[in-house]
Amino acid sequence: MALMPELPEVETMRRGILPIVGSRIVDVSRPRSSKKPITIAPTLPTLRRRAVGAKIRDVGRLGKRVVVHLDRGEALIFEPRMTGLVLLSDPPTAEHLRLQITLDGSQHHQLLYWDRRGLGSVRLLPSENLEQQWADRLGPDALKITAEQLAERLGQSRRAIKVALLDQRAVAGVGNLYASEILHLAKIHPARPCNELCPDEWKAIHAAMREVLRLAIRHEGSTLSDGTYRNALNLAGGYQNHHRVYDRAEERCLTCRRAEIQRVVQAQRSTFFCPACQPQRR
DNA sequence: CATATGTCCTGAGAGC
DNA sequence: TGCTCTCAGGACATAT
Repeated sequence: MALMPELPEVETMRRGILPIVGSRIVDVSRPRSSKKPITIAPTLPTLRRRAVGAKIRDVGRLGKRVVVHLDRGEALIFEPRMTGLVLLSDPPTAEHLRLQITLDGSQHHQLLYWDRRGLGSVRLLPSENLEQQWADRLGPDALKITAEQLAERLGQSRRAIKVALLDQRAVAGVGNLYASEILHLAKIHPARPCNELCPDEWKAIHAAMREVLRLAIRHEGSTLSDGTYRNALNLAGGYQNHHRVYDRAEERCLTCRRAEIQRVVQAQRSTFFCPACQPQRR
């Protein structure tokens, strides 16, 4: 089971690298260990020219991206996609280390981007109105959106609620793992069409979304069986021990203790749910 | 316009 | 044992 950094994992990365705020970038390099380079935009020499000497002003998050704001009006955007990690300590392996940012003036000497599968990217973009730059691709953050906004943005859709929750233009931050967990807590069947959900059900989904994400952040995200996801100090998260449906197919439901968790495929992604807790019809 | 599908990538695990 | 094949799902491009 692969890692998939979603909002809680990316938020954990963000919090983990906060100690670098105030330090200065003295070098940016691409280690030789990475064979096929990830996307670095603009090019590495340009990035080095613009970033070296800059001071780190703040660390934010934009959906599933970590944003490192520099004091020169630009920001480094780390997008981990499937297997990317933003680290202060040594990476899981020397192989797949994609970018090394050397720092001065911090107890940590480096900020690293490691990515086993290399689907992620690092970009340098203007710090100003970053949200607007992503406005056509990112909806409100999952922890900031209101229940009314959520219902408004998805209420007319004919898509299954599980599929719709993965649409970053609707709400930013939810991915495949947490979508299943959220709908289980909300007691909503994942195949229910959005346009057949009533206001109370949207409220339940919204409340469950906040609860699951908040708890997952408290446990520093989910490290699945392949062990890929780590926090900024290369330590595993703990929320996988609290999953109630994800990757638990054929196990007895921990909530009702009667039915077996089922796995189905929606939009080429696995969905896990309890047929007793999450009935098809209400 | 809304929604669906194809694509990239690596390594774990299945099956023979 | 060692090979080949499938699958995991982020975001975006392209197709319907």
